Amino acid sequence: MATIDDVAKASGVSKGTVSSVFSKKRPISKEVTERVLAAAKELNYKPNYWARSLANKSTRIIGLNIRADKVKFSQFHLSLLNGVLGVCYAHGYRLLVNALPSSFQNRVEHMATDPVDGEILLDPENRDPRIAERLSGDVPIVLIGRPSPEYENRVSYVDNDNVEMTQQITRYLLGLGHRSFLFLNAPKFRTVADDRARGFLAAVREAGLPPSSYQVAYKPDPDNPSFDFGYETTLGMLRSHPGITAVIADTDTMALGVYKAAETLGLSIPGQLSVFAFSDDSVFSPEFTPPLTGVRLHAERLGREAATLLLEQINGAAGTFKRTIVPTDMVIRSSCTEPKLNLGGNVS
Amino acid sequence: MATIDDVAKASGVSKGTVSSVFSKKRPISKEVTERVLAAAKELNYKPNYWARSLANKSTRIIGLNIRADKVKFSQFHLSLLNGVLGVCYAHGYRLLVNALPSSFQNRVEHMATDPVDGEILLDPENRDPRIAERLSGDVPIVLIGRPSPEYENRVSYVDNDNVEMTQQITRYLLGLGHRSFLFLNAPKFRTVADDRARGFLAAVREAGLPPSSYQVAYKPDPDNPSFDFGYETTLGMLRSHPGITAVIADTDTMALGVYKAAETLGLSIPGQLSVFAFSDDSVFSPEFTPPLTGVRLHAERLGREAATLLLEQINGAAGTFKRTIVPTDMVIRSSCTEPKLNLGGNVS
DNA sequence: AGGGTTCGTTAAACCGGTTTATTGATTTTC
DNA sequence: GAAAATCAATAAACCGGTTTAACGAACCCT
Repeated sequence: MATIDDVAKASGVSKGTVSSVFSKKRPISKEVTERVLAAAKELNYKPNYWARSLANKSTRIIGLNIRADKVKFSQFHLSLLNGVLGVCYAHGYRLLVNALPSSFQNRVEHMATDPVDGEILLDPENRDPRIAERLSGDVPIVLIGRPSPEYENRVSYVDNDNVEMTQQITRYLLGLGHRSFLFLNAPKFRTVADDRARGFLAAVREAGLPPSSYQVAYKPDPDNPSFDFGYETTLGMLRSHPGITAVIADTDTMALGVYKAAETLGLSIPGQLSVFAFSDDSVFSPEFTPPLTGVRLHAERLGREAATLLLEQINGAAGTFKRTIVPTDMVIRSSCTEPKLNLGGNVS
Repeated sequence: MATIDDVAKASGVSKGTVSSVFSKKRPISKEVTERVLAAAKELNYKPNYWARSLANKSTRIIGLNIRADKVKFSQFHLSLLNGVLGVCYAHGYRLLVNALPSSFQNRVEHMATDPVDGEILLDPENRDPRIAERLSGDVPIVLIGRPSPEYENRVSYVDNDNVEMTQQITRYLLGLGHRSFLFLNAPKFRTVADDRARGFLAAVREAGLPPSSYQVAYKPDPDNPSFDFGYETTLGMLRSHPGITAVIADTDTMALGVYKAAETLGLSIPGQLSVFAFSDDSVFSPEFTPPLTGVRLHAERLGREAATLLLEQINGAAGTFKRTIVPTDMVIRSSCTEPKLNLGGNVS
């Protein structure tokens, strides 16, 4: 590949001039500009991205970081990614998906700064080691999801109000008459699982329900499929706790597992079992049988807001920490209804 | 951020030595190594990625390129992305999503080489300008999808056998007794649309059907939602051509649009209308009502194979062009059946 | 006509690493 | 015990750009 020196030589100017022609950071006469551009075209020259980044101390790349040992993007991540990409697109940034195994990063020979101007961290966990690491460098970060308390005032983040949201939807189910729940939650080490558990517990306690009337199951391993977790856990729990009339699922894929479990057990939805999901899918969930009732998290908007916040921080106000709460919408379709009380028996 | 010079000074060695400690490309005595590492830790030093890339002429980054004006990843792209990411993960590569608007790239001040060691091009089109551009540089590329003929022997690519596959599934529908089709195809400028149309036409001609017995609709705009295209086109076509008994949809999301159109028209699936889809979703499609019959494209494997091919090309055999065909599987569920002939009338 | 600006261009330093050629010390070999 | 080979470390050149300081020519003003 031709270098800037080749072009300088070919067009009879200094490399500084060629640089200015391409960066437009300093005026160059029209005549010279044309000569340089012609020579560049002739030689098929393009400025080298790395050299430029090195000198500029900027890459116009932002990173999207998922926990190293978790490689698969979910449905939710897809919407999120689309939101982030939209902002990147609008501002001429590229997006680097950063998912190196920690075994790789910890080796001396692979140690390096991240090649980005800023980074979005997905799925924060309690005491997430990624945060401390970034905080000591000078790459701005924005989390999607709440950081654990020790970082709460030291980073920007975008999140739903998971506590309030979960409390509200639990109240909705309580309002329908449900008194015994299975809550299929996110993996325990994720902060979002805490928040949702808190909201759920606040609502059931407020209603005066005893701990025996609800089961909270945490997805053990982020790598195993949500569908399977939903299926197996529901199967097991409904067998050991046949009084359960409503299941709250962490994702719509998980909810699908619940549907399958209900089928296996011969339970009709929503007649004998109500299913509620935290979801973001506007295409598939309405087509479930029955159409899924749930709450939209607006993943795409989460992504958009996070990217916007990050760019703000990159281009100026570094060191200020903002928090953006994205509202959620409950979408009532047909998978939740009043429970048939098959214990008391005095219902129409 | 501390630089290599700071570390060299702090530990009383030359920068070359520090470099060797971190790159492990040359033996350094244990004693010196420890001293350098200690100083690095003290100063919170990490090698600068860009400087390293510049000197090494390699970033361990591969690019994923979608057409500039098409920013949203589909369901299909998600699986594909997961496949690519898996390979990246295994080999310590990062993935750069490259989706800059062409308006951006064409400005002199933004011109630059792509900051990657190699690139995967998605959704190739006829006479795709991205290919020519890459071919003149020295960044290896792999396409997912067939390039148009002029490039066919000059690039590596991974694809399904779309011609054969479509011919086969059309034969399947013909075998069930269908004689009037609606084929909802991909956007016309994409090479995949050609292949599928060819396979479809081969099958219907082979069966001796006249052109009046099938309609091929191309999705006009890649940016508009597949669901809407499926819904609206099916609605329109079935009204103007009520004889149609089978619809072949390009994606499962599109098929969902067909389902909705059937509902609007009061047609039962598969009783009055059979629906077939090119799909990749193993989670949702079985849960449609009725479960969707289709052909699995194995997007994740397409991604995996493409990434593997690309890494092969990066680490050695550049200049050799390979083609990988990923097999497809027909999955027969319940959305296709014999048509009820409501024209002839002499059927049980 | 002479002093002060403005403007376009250049040479050289710089960004932060890697690498090559060289050196000096230590070990091996006969 | 001297020559050869091995080894660790260094100084300087290099990767391919950007930027600063300096400079000469053209323009402006009185």
